[in-house]
Amino acid sequence: MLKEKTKIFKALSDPNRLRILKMLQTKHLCVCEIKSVLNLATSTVSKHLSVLKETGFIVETKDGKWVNYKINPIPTDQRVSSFLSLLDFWIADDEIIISDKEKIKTVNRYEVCTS
Amino acid sequence: MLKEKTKIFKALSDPNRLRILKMLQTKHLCVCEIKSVLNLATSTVSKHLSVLKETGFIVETKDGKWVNYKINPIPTDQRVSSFLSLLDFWIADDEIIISDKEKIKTVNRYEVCTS
DNA sequence: ATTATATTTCGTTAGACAACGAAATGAACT
DNA sequence: AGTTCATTTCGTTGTCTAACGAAATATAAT
Repeated sequence: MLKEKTKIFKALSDPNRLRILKMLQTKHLCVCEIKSVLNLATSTVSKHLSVLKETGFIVETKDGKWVNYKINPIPTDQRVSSFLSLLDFWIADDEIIISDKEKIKTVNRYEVCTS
Repeated sequence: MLKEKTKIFKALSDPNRLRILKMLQTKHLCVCEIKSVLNLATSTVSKHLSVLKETGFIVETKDGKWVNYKINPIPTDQRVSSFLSLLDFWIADDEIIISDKEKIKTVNRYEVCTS
């Protein structure tokens, strides 16, 4: 189905999901670390991550009670790997993206993840 | 604005717009030629084309009462040109895309464009 | 000028989706 | 077993958008 194939572009159509992908270029992150930068509800961040996971952009690895998300190192979909390559320099000059990457460097999981 | 930069992906998130782009790879087309293949209202096709035009994927050239749309030969946005290159082989194996390309070969503007 | 035809714009409606809080799940620790 | 904490799922709400037909615009032909 063609509609199925548009999912990959829908996944990239949301500003917050792009911010997440760009942050994950720096290092792997858990839900609440991302939440602390985007200022969204935890459930909203979780949903965004599931969209990115379903489309093959990211993968999750469980570590006890933590769920770490990172860029998919070996995407099966050629379009995903093409985009992930382009992502390295796309929107790299955006103010929010730069700011996010600065913030995420100093985020301490054990400080921000207590609700 | 980051939201502005997601427009390019939103434009690709619709199955009918992808079908239009793939058809335009074959030859330039007017609104009602596309309408005859997609089976949508004329106004709907016109709207899709305006979205693709605004994001830089296609350009229009007027020829009397006809408006011909074609793939933008010289996109200014690097992401647009990147995608248009990838588009050559992306979703090329899709049933509907193949069917559309067959249909569009034999469409006669002077037959299908009388409402 | 008037008519015909191709396209766009407008107003409306139905469905998709992002956001939230609350409740449910799952894993570590006491 | 019970508690704590990170995350997911659920149900709701507001916003966005694809679709349509009708009206407006633009160009050709009579």
